[in-house]
Amino acid sequence: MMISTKGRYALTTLIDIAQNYDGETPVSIKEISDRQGLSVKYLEQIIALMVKGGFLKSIRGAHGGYLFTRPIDQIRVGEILDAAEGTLAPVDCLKGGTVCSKSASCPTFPLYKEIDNAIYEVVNRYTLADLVNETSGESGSKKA
Amino acid sequence: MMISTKGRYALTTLIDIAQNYDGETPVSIKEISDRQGLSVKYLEQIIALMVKGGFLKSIRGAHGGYLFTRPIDQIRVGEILDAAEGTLAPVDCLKGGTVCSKSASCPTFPLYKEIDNAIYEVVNRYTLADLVNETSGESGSKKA
DNA sequence: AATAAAGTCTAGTAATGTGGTAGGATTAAA
DNA sequence: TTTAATCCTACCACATTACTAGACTTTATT
Repeated sequence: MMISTKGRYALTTLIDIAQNYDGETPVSIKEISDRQGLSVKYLEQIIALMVKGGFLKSIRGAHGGYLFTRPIDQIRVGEILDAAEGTLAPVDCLKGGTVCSKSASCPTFPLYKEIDNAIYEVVNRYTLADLVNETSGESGSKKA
Repeated sequence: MMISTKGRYALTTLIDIAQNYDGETPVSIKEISDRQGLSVKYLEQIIALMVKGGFLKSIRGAHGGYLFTRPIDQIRVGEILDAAEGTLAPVDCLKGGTVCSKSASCPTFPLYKEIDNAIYEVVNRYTLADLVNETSGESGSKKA
């Protein structure tokens, strides 16, 4: 499985926040937990990754919660998944930096590279806004 | 990691057999193990999956080994990886049969489906013959 | 000032999956 | 009958995943 609960919950969580967002009032973990049926404690960790990824900022203290740092049509799904999962690379030899030393003569390397490209082409074509609209019944925003 | 050693070794192994194949003499696990530096015992398990997948047939006993059941340009990489890994599906909800009950209203389902499609588009475009040619120095056979 | 509602940080842990190893049984050639 | 090979299945160490837990900090409200 390439996309673990971390990545899936991250998307679910950001979509949930977006759907319950007025631009001013922070959305709390408790709310998200109640609506999505996910544990508060695990959500804390997922959301921490989203803050670190630069999509959310936190308001601490009573009536605190999370706000988006930028419009949701400027957050690409690929960025979210990378922040949650580390990478979506289908094989280790594609993980940035430490490329396998034999990749130049590896008969399968071009294949893996193409799979990787294909995955990122999809996830970078979608924005968070596209996913939120999907729920609302629209379906015309799949194509770039 | 979506493609584990099982899938990677499966490809490596079939490529190795193809490169040392005369169409009649069975290629043994011992040979492959020596050339590729993989353990005989682990290779046994990988190759068993390839036999089950219908790409190889075995000749038992002394001087035994494995033969292809059909021309290597008729074996698609996607079939090999499916046989080795079970599935390349990026999320559980896409695994055949048991589709998640909420998929109809799931805002992320279309995204996952598209990722899945993109992956299979790539792996089904390549055949084993393409990968073997890749090694030999050719590079014109990437496109379908 | 006290309280309560929130986020922050770090440690621990059960379950699962990965990547093997091991041993013995079976088959067939020499 | 010996030997070279596949076949079958059990086992195991390690890493990762998917959480749980608890103590601490911050801030609004009273």
